[in-house]
Amino acid sequence: MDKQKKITIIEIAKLANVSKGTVSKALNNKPGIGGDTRERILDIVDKLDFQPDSAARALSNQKTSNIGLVIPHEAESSLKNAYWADMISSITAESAKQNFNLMLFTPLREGALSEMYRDIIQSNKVDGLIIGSELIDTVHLNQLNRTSLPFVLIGQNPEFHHHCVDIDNDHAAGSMTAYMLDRGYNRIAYLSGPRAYYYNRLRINAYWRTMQERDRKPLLAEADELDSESISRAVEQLFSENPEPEGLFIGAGGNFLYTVLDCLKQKKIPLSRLGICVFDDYRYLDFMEPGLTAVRQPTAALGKAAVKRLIRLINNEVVKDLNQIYETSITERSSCPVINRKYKT
Amino acid sequence: MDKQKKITIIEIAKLANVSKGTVSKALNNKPGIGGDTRERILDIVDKLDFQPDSAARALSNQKTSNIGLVIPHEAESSLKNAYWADMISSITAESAKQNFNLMLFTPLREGALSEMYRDIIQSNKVDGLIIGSELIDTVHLNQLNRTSLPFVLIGQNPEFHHHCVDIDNDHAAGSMTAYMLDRGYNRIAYLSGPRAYYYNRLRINAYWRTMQERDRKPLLAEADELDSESISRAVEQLFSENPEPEGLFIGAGGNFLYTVLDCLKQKKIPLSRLGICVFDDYRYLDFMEPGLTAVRQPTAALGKAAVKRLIRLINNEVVKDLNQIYETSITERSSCPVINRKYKT
DNA sequence: TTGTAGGCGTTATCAC
DNA sequence: GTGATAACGCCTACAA
Repeated sequence: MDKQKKITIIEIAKLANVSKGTVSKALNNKPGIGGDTRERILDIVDKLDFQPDSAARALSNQKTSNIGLVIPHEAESSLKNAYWADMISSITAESAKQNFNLMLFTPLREGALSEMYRDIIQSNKVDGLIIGSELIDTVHLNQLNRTSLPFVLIGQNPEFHHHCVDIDNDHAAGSMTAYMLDRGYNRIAYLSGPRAYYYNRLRINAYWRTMQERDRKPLLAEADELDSESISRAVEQLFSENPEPEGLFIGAGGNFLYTVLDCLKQKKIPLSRLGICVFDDYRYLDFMEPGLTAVRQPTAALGKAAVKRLIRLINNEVVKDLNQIYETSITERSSCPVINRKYKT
Repeated sequence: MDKQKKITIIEIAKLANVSKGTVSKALNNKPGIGGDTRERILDIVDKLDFQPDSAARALSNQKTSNIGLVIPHEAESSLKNAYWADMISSITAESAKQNFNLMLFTPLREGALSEMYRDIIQSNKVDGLIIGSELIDTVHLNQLNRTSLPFVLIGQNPEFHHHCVDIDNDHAAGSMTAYMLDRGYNRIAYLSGPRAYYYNRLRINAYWRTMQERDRKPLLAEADELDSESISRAVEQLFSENPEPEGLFIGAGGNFLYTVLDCLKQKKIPLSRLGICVFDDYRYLDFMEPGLTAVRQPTAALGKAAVKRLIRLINNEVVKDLNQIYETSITERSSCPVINRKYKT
């Protein structure tokens, strides 16, 4: 009862009076085997609840049936973000659907990325990698590229062309800026996260361009880091402008947003004093006062697409177009009501 | 350059003028090898950036160095919950620290749990399992128990004693109820999620008992399912009471909370009309109006403990005490201010 | 201290 | 259509 000896294809072979080679064929739907023997074998397999050992299979096939998801920050800080929770959710579901196991990787310390990648690559833990590529990290991507390990990025890298899925950051930030302008806000400020994150650059550019196209003076503040000091410095800068901004476009969600809101609270700036829009749409925004109007990312679609693309690469199928770009939408809430102010330069 | 032939211990052996057995010893810090040869070997290993193939190692050792995390609902619905995001975050970090890889499992469809477990177990994908055990699922736990695969639950199972980490739900719900009573609320209602989730039973009991100990009449409503109809029916029931509840204790966070808040909004019940407390503390609660006072779970500690416990089980170390219970705390915000109402039966 | 050989469970390539 | 046999890369006795 207790010491249930492990079942192998050899046991199955004996019971079916065939050789293990034949069993293997039956198991893998390979040709070169009679329909009757196949059935007989599969019957026994079913009865004994047999499944081939994945390590043995991996060793023999040189394929693990694992795909890895790399979140290139310390788990503590970034996994907590609702964005990654959504992402993991869809990636997990899709890889299960495709009969791949999902492995989660995260560097032990910020800066231990090299070792992590080396480990993953050299020890053949996975058949391919999905990489959350927020930071511009050409070094490791090149390291990875010298390998034959297929990978797809979530988020683009400016200096490095590779398979990637991403949202259209330019259009997202541009259209939200236009949206605010259309609702009557003129002095719209953009509060950006660090430029080390490429998407922040794209968003800044789009904002800037849109403001200029509409003959408004851009009002930009950037936090150099993600800590609250840097962020509050940026907020400070924005609200020392004279006159004060009428609209505020907060360029990232999650903790960045929270920290910004904390700053505003500390500075006793009620959210209702300006029009506010945000990146990244989550349900809890419904319950803030006012509810925050937000750019909605199709996170689930991104995750799914990343898995599908990766698996095609793993199977050596040709995948045209390196980049797969998804459009965002705007979820309207009450934080950016229509106003009407004349703009005077 | 391109066809970089795979390095194996045999290459290393040749280069070091030793046999592969010796290389293996060096790699695994095994005794029976000279300090000089060991160094020579490790030097070469380092230089070539060599790492043993994990499949081969797994096959030979009968150990995968993987641990699995099972999230037993459809990933779509439950992974999105901030609770699981936190949990995954700490579990990922801790397993990386312990040199284990983390695999994420989730049933394809609700109800496909058996197949999932069978697959994981029979094909030896992992050395152990951490199982998010919210629903009472004795069937699969028994299935698992007949196996030698070690596992630890996150959350207790009433009919099944096994290694688990959990919060003290009884104390958590009881002390929050007492907290509300102490602040002057008498008619405190408890809004619970489905009893199929064991923690909901524990919380209900603690609430009920605390109310009775203080000579207050409990006012309980349960949602049978997690869909919005069930939840809104429960809310309905509570607010058809006469007189209306003075305090509302919402027994779960995440989507459950959101849905409840939606219902209140629809019924035009402003949150300020009653004292409100919630299970599960997240940063966004700061920004609701009013900020919601909440039970804080030590999620990170739970995840870490689960990993540590599992690894000890994997290593066949004795682990006394099946249950590892963590205390919760209360994060005070403004949704449950002190009032003072006489209680008349 | 070191080398050799056999095994881990599977798949693939041959003969038959 | 089927059955041996050799990989796959590593570990571990045991022998030298």
